[in-house]
Amino acid sequence: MSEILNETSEHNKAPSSFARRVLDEIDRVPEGRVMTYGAIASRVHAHPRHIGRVLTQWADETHWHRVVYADGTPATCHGNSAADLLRDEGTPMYAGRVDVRRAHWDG
DNA sequence: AAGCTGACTCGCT
DNA sequence: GAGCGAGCCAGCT
Repeated sequence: MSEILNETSEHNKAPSSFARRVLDEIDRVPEGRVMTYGAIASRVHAHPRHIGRVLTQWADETHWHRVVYADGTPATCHGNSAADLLRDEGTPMYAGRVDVRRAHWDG
C-alpha cells in the first residue's frame, strides 16, 4: 500500500522566521510576567498587529496568555480564560486586569 | 507581484 | 471611567 501522505495540507509546517522569533520572545517570558504586543513587536522589529496574527497561527505553540494589550487587558481568546490563567501563574493583577506596570517583562 | 487580513494602539466621546 | 472607531504596517497567501 502506498503510504504517500501529503502533509502539504497540514498546518504542521515550521513557522516562518518572523513567527518563530515572536514565539521565541514569548517563550522567554517567565511565569508571573507578561509582555504587551507592542513590546514584542519592538523586540522583533515589527508592529503589534503582526504579533497577534502569529499567535493566532501558533498560539498553541507558545504562552499566548502571557501576551496582553498595552492596557493590561488579556488578549481576546476564549472570553476571560486568559485572565484566570494569568492569575493562576501569579501575575500581578489589578481590578481584574493585568498590572502591566508591574507584570511587564522587559526581557 | 499584489492584495487581504489581522490576539493592536491611540484618540475621542 | 469605559466604550467605540479608525488608522497603521507588514507578513502571509
